[in-house]
Amino acid sequence: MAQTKYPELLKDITDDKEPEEGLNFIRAIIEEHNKTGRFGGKVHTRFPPEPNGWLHIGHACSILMNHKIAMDYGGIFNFRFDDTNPITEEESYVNAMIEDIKWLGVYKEYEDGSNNIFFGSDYFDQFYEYAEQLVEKGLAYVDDSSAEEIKEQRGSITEHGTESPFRERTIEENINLFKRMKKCEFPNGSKVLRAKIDMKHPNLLMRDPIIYRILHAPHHNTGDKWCIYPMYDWAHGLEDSIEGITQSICTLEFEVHRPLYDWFLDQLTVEDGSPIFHPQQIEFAKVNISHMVLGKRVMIQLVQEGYVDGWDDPRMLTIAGVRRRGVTAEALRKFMETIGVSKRDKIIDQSILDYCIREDLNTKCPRVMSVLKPLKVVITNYPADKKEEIEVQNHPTIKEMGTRKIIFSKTIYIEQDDFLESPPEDYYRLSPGEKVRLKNAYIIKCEEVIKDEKTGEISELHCSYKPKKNDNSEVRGTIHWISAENCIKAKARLFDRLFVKENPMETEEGKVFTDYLNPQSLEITEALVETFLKDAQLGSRFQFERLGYFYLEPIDSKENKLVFNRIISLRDSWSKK
RNA sequence: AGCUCUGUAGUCUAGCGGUCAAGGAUACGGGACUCUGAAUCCUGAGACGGGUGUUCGAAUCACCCCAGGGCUACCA
Repeated sequence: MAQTKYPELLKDITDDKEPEEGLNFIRAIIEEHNKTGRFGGKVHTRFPPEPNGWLHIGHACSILMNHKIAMDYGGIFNFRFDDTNPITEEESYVNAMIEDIKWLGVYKEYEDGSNNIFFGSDYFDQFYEYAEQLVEKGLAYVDDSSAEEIKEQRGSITEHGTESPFRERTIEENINLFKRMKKCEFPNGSKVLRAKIDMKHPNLLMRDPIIYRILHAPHHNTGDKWCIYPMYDWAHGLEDSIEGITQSICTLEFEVHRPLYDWFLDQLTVEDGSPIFHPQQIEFAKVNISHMVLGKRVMIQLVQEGYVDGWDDPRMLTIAGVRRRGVTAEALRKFMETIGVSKRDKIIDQSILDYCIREDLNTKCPRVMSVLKPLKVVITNYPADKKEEIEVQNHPTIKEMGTRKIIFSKTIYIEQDDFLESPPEDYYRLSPGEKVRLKNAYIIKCEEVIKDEKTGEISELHCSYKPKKNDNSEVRGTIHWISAENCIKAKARLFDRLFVKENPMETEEGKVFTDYLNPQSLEITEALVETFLKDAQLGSRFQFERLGYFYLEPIDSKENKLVFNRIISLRDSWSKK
């Protein structure tokens, strides 16, 4: 019964770092463990998903937190598939999750060629041995009761349970039966192995919980080797113990499982009779985000009923979704650190996520000028055959990002929103007879508004310009623009929050959560972007000045048609009014 | 109802008997600056669920109450 791969992995431990101030409650517990020497100063965390769905931003926070805690204490982080139920699990989910954790930056390969990805199913033999040990100690028995009978025996939160008629089988009989269960001699549902604890225990989970069930089903990892599979409570603590996990951090709903987690670990011993390694389970509150749903069932519904375009729809807060949208892993890391960790139920306002994304992107993204909804502007006093190159900064404060050349010419485009025929008092942009500064170029004055004869819609503007560069005169507003001589068409996808209600799961009478879907959560426009972007690397990010941060989408972009996702708009204290 | 966990500004969080007339972040209001109504920089308003007790002293300890969550799958 080798304890763990832990010793070999210890070589990876880095120098001790002081944890940051403002210890959250988990770090406080770890400090206490270190002070008392419970784990010899080691910190080894893990994140153990079942491969039966997609990981979302809440999982990402937990993964990143577990990882960071381990790193801050010079410890180790494991990513482990808790794959004990072959019915619900699929290899495709395994692969998707591995892609997610690589993207998050917590995947690690060790010098010996191994990595930090583990499978609970790799320990099935060990689990079985431990179960035999429990039987031998008279602490587990084979029960022939049906599922219904067992449910009946369990009692309820207000009534004691009753003991199974099979509870007092002899150890020999139990060993024999359990071996035959393993040899696949019995059909599904005919027998289970149960721990013998206390049918009167106030905690329902302690009323002789099932630890093995018969399931004649192939497993994505172990194939046809097994027809009995361990239950979560049996497997989980053992997985943690085997890997040498010190702090086993999970969500609040497992709080009531902790006594069982501890009970199993306390009964089992190694050859010399000493107890097996016993990690500490710690529970924290999972993350919820306003105007979004993160539950597996409801997310499945959004996908299956076509409200979104798959699991990686950029409006979804799955890891695949935010990645496809263009959000960075660093922004998620920042978010995790910003929201902290506690045991209170919470719904975090999406604006906090937005802030973290903007803050990360602000210093990383070169600025470019693009026009989402073009309005043609003709500079009447500018020569038709003239093209002028202007050298501009790629970033207002980070000079290292360099410069690029843009073109000014007689025909340009500005944003439709930057012109208003009858503007309010405090409108800084363009309107009839008024002036604005074209960013990086000239000041123009709107002389004439040309309208479509049939529809009455504004089709173009005639403006004059002052041929003076670096003009510091009194103009209040500065708008972005793009020259007809220096643009290509591109598709821009603009996202808004998926739900209009802060907590869509809190439904009013007669409503369901999908009633709160935001009909305007996706808008696709034909934008004009600077020509040089056709050679930009797919997957790169830019700030379109005054519009937001955009991601050159690598999957949907074609050679002759780029697709930009708006990751997040800029803060806008004007349009809020 | 039994067991159990949680209540600090709109939101998230710090606080571990005095240094708390409660700190930070975000959101919000005001202002400065600005060739992005961005960023940045000032600045304002905003909270200890309630009660009783222990104590010289309570956000912090105890008890009671109230509110919210979790647990009754051969799921995890």
